[in-house]
Amino acid sequence: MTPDVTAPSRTTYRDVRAAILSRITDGTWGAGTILPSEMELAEAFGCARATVNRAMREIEEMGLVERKRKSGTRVRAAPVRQARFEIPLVGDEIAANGGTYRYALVSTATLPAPDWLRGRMGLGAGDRVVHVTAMHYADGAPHQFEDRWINATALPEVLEASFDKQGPTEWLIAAVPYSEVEIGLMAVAAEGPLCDHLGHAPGAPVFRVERTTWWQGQAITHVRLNHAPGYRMTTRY
Amino acid sequence: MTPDVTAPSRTTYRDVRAAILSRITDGTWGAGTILPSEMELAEAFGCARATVNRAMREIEEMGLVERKRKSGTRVRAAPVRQARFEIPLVGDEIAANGGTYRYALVSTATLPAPDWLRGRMGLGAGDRVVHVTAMHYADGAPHQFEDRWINATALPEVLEASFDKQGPTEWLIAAVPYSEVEIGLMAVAAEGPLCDHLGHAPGAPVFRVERTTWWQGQAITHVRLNHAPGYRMTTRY
DNA sequence: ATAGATATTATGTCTATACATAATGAGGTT
DNA sequence: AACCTCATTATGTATAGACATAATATCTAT
Repeated sequence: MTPDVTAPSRTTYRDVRAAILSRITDGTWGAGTILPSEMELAEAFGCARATVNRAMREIEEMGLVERKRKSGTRVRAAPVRQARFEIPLVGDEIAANGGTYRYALVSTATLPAPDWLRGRMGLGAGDRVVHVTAMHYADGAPHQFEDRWINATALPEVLEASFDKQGPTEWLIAAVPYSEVEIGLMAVAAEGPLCDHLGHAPGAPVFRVERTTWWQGQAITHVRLNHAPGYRMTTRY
Repeated sequence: MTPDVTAPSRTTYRDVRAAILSRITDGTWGAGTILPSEMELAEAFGCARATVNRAMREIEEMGLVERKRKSGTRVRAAPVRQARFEIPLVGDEIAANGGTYRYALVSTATLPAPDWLRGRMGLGAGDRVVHVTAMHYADGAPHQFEDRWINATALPEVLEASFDKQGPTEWLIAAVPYSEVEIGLMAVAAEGPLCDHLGHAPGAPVFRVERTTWWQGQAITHVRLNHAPGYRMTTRY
């Protein structure tokens, strides 16, 4: 009985966040404005200060406001916008877009680390590495050429590994716990095996993701993920 | 008096976060492991559940664990790693690296929106746009070639604006409140004015950031930020 | 055995209160 | 004016308790 007409649910931090956000995006609280204090907002919204706090903290995370003790919360003049890109496994990425994924090993070799790699990974003169190249296809078409180096001194198991069926990324995920990572994005000119495998003309622009991974201070692997022509990395917010 | 030797400060969510994190990164809690419940951890760490909750929420944010009601918190098998790149104003970026920034307007024009842009920005047949191109220099050397289109129908003030001294980005920040954004990263071949201004050979790989901005559902601006050879966007975590 | 109802569990969130801490500003002293 | 001290203020964080909600496990009737 007595069906509640008004749905008396409490104010959530999402409500507060949305309310504050819309006041910022519609210009009511323009750049430089100092927002009311958490206490005032809590009273205005009829909720606890902790609720307002969480809402404001998340808006700060987004880069829209700056918070400082005693001074309060001010709307940023220049949005230090941060773009967040998800970097999933190639296979997952392709499957998520409804494509069929295929993996093919191109080559493997064990050799002393070349100079440029020693610098990048901080390896010693005697360190040996495993070099793996492989292709990732989406719906039969070339999608990504993977060019990976794995530190065999830090990870001797890699010498036993075969990358016939399973890509080195998957193998590494299983072999090494979570680690520190450096990611670089760049445009380079196509050359060498890259052209053959991805169908780039020599010198054509290639979108490359470079990633170096450390575990407990030791470099584990360095990879260059070269993408087929037309690849874009996008995000929206 | 009585200098406290033990500094009996309470366990913070940072402590808890660090403790959990290190157990994950050192492999104690490997991929697939289900962590103890918040209650159990709270007891173990001698703190309130809310403290553990915040720590775990942040670790989830980082993409290391997955949380589900009733099931609990499990360490992710494949790290859906998300790379976060800060995208500051060019001037700020250059200044932050200790360089000297210089801006130079290249051209401005008002014209009907070309077809490709109408599609991208969702403009009508009659809509006019302002096209601005400009250069950004770091220590005298070309750094970025900006190629921007601004919706003059949605933002008629742009017709009066001069971009002699101030870049269009700065002008837009002042003119438009916070907005919805789509960012795309790609590698393209250098052509046209780009080569002249950035010193790229025709066909050379260019790292381009494309950004489209909406405000209240209306497309405001579309910009292509073309970078000088050798540019890398990097992040580490 | 199978389907549906019910209990259980872990996370999700809100509240009220308390104290910590950084930053600012006011007063007073030199 | 320059410098110190101290009060004030807004945010930062911890806590105990409560209820909400999603997902799973279990129990029951068919």
